[in-house]
Amino acid sequence: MSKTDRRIIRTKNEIKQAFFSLLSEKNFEAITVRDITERANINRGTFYLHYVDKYNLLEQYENEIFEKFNVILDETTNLELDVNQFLDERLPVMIRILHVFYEEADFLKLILSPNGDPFFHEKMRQFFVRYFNTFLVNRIDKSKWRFPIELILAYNSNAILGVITYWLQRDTQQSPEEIATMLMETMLKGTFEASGLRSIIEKDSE
Amino acid sequence: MSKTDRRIIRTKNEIKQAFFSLLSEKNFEAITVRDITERANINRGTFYLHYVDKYNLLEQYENEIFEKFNVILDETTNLELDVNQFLDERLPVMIRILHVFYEEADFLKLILSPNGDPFFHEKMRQFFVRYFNTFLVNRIDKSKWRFPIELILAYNSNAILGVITYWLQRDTQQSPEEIATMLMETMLKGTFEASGLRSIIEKDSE
DNA sequence: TCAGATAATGTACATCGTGTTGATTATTTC
DNA sequence: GAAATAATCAACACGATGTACATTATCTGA
Repeated sequence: MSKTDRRIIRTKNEIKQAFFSLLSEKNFEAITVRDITERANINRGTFYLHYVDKYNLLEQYENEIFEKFNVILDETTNLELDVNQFLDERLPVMIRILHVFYEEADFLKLILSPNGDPFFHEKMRQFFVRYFNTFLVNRIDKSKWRFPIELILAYNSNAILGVITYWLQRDTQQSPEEIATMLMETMLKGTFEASGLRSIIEKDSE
Repeated sequence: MSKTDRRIIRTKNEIKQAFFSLLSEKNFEAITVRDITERANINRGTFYLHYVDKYNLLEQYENEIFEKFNVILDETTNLELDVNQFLDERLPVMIRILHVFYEEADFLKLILSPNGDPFFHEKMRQFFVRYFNTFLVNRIDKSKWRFPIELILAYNSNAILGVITYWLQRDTQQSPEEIATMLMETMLKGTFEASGLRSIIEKDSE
């Protein structure tokens, strides 16, 4: 019904530009509302007409993006597929997830860096824990795992998010599909076999 | 020659106690010098006699601990051992590293959490990249890897640091040896084989 | 034990960012 | 073109910072 006032759209855009530009230069915590409004060429008071504080500003972008990830999990969680076909079943989901990272790379690159928000990083990691739970943990007998399942989840969720973060920092030199394949194979087969170096560790592995 | 004045030792101890206690309650960035000195029951001015600011305080603890890790790498880097015996060669090093985490758990638990210092986290991750480089990358022909080596390093360094961070958050319920074994095996063989679940993915893996 | 050294305190100050206010101006919508 | 409302401007109280200086308390070493 009511269209948003053009002035609001313009102001919010200026703020966004300024905020992102500052985030690429320094720590989120080191950025002040003053910094943002000066760079955006708006009055400081105007900022407070739209956001409670800088944390609220950050939160709005984060929620916006996090929604996209949750949609993917919700849509793919209850598919009853063959338990044995991990690659066939889960690779497409991973690819969809990586496409979101790719689309939102500008923001995610900044916010997942050390200059960004550690809590968003943690939230993202928890997302991958959920990802594993839906297709792995809930389907396999707990007693079958040799190591505590929490450690296995920590291992894999951090590995995945770490590769993605690195990929973003290097401005997505590979395609989402390449990254997804690398992730799934390394996860399933381990660093060496996935890289075709199995023979090197033969002596250790039997 | 000159012994440190007892007053200095006492004051620095009070500051340390207060600082750690605050870190377990809130974000490092949210902690003020006021907070610290009030909890430590010292004059605010006294703080500035010993530290430039709160960042300098943090830095001193970080460097102190980081030194311990570097010593391990320096001592174990140039050992010329059988390239094929990865487990036998590297497991003991990993165990030594994990013992440092274990000894310094109080601090590292806090500083590696989302409330802590993302830059220390990154520095720690780079340490594991170095760890891999010394015993893996430099010895194996680059062309043999199926995936970009940087991605493989990102994968493994984040996985390891992630497990350790989780382990610390849960107050080191396992021994350093158990964690080291879990890490090395998962790394070499992948999540499934390391956990004795190889059969589950047979259909995918050949 | 005592004198000299120095660490810690207390007080004050200028600076900066925050978040809020009320009055005024500029722009948009219908 | 009138009413609505977004943006501006100036001012304010508050709290944290980092520094300075005079004073007090404590430690060290002979």
